Amino acid sequence: MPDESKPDGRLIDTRPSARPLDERRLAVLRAIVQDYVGTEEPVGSKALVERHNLGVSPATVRNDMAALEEEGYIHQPHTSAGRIPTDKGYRLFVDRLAEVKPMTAPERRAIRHFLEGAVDLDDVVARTVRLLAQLTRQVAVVQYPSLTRSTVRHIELVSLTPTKLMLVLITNTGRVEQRMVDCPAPVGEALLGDLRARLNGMAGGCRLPEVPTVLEDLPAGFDPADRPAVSTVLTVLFEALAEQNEERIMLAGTANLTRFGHDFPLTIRPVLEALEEQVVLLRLLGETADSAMTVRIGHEIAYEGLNSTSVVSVGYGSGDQSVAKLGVIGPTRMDYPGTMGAVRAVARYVGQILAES
Amino acid sequence: MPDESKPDGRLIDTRPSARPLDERRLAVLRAIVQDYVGTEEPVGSKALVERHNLGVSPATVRNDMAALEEEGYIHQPHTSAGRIPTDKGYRLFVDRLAEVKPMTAPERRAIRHFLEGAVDLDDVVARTVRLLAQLTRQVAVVQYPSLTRSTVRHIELVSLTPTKLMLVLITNTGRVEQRMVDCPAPVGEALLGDLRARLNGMAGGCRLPEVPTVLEDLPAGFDPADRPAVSTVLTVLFEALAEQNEERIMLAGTANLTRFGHDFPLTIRPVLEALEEQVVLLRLLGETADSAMTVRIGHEIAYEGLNSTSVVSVGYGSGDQSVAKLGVIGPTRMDYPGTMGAVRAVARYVGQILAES
DNA sequence: GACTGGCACTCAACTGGGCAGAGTGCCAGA
DNA sequence: TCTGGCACTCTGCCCAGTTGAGTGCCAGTC
Repeated sequence: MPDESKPDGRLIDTRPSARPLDERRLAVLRAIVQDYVGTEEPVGSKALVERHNLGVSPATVRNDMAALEEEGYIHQPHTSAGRIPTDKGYRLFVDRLAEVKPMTAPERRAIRHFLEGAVDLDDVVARTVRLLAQLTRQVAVVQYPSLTRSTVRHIELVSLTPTKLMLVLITNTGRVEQRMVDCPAPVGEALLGDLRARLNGMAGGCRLPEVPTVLEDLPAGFDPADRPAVSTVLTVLFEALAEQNEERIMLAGTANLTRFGHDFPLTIRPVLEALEEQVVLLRLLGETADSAMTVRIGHEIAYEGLNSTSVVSVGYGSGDQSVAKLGVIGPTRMDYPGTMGAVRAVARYVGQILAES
Repeated sequence: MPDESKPDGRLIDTRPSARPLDERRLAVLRAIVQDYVGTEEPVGSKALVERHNLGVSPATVRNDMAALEEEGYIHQPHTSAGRIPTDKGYRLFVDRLAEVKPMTAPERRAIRHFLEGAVDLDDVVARTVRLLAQLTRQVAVVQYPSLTRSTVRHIELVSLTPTKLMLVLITNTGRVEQRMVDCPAPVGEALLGDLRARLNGMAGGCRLPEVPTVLEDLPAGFDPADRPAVSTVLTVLFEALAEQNEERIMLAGTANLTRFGHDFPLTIRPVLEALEEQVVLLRLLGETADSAMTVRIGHEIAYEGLNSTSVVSVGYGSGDQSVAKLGVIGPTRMDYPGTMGAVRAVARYVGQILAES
């Protein structure tokens, strides 16, 4: 019927979806995201026009909103409510509409100062994670500098009983791994000293993943009677190197989960459960690109319990190499520019601190 | 007026509060605690009589309740509501009305089996804390075996640079502490070996707190030129021994906080905050009596954020000595007998596992 | 063709009254 | 000392009516 009323009978497709997203629509989306993050409430056309000078009337904004909704960037909880960004909307916001908000100079000084007070590796990690939680007011996760990228600083062998040794591996990042070794035959002090010296001579300074290759032929250099013991020690050492699971992480800011939303126990429970699963968190951080900052939003996260959260993560490292990851977990409705700024800044300064020590 | 009606005119004080708590009143309190823990709702006189055969009518129970309320063991959220136990009521319940509920044989087997799968100390602690959280469905806390009660198994010195050493302390509980030592003068391999041998000879097997006394005179036995370096090493070693703060704890079951109550964010927030403060948790466990089980209820807990929770804790250890504490934190409205049973059982089996390894 | 003002419509959220039910305290009587 | 009965108090729930924010659509203007 409306079609008939057109004099020329031509069907004019005025559905907004038929047009590409133009500048103003993006501006509307940006404004929606900003307002929603601030107020936590669905944002309507009128309020939007009042708070941002978009230069158009609410009615126009409404048309734009209808278009954005059709494209799946925003959605309405119910008719006659304002709009809420979807995961897709946040994605567009992060990719094209937002800029990482740099920390102010005083903030940067404070970060640096706080991290410089650390006395050892544990303390660095502990301070980092607390700082990040405090800056972003969200849940922070920091992975301990991984063994993979580290180098061997020292390998120590300690005889506990004649057939029982303790193997201690010290890396350049200050991390210490210890393992018990049950030898098939008693190991004398002479052999122990010899083995210790050769291990350090050959593997000292090596990247951890290269160590097995470097030490492969070590048993051949020993008296045949001693070889079983040497092999056992090597086996344990290689195990320790390979054991990626041992990667530890530290958490802080779980109390910030209480700021999550209204529908409480339902949202928070799966998140708390996820946070207890080191495996989940490690995988989460593991998916982070090495150098660039990674933002995963809502359903982009593989783990179901975190589908109503977003994760901002980035690698950090001493020097130019990234040795581990850190990040924050918060509601999808988070301040992305600010969070990204804080994450980036903290990662940078931790890297510096590690490089110095 | 009622007084006048008595023929002899004697004033008979019939206020319930004037009488000591007799058997039935205690039974009523016990029933109230049990019902409230089960239902989470104020319990009334009628329901109480129906569910427990107290052998009296609701009206009688009401009188008893009035007495209990006057004594401060229970209270009413509002007129015309049932009663809720107070902290004082729970205290009486725990002290006089409840018995620790022992684990069943299959449960004990399962606990033992689960803990036996652990591969090292970290794993023992991790398994313990998870197990405890799962059994009690509350937040579990386990303190790492403390240095204080442990003995020295081995002290290792590693030369990193001529003036930089790494000191590694290994205890009989399998714990490893490392410290960097900056020496005032270069330390040769000969001195290092000598020092290492003497340290182990003199301190090996000692209780950690006794080590400073034992090693006090060590520098005197060395060449005067070497004494500064030896002293430095000792200083660092003693620091490491003294550093109680370094006591670590492990947490699990925070997701169980979601089962806390109705008035959510308000209750849970301070608890989450407290759980992040290792200091608070350590002090909490520190107040536990060494061997006996300790139950602290609501306001008995010094830390304000935990005033709506109860803490059940106990020491555990290898052999007969307690080396650390463990416990659970839950709402004051918890199943005390069951929780205490689980805590006791887990502590016992961890002790056994540690003694064996 | 793009924007705007106006209009009818929808729906969540709030309000107030009325009702049911659980629970109490008190009292007189067994 | 206990019990049954009674009047009373509250909370929780349901229901209907109202408000207000927000929408979609349309006709008109630049």
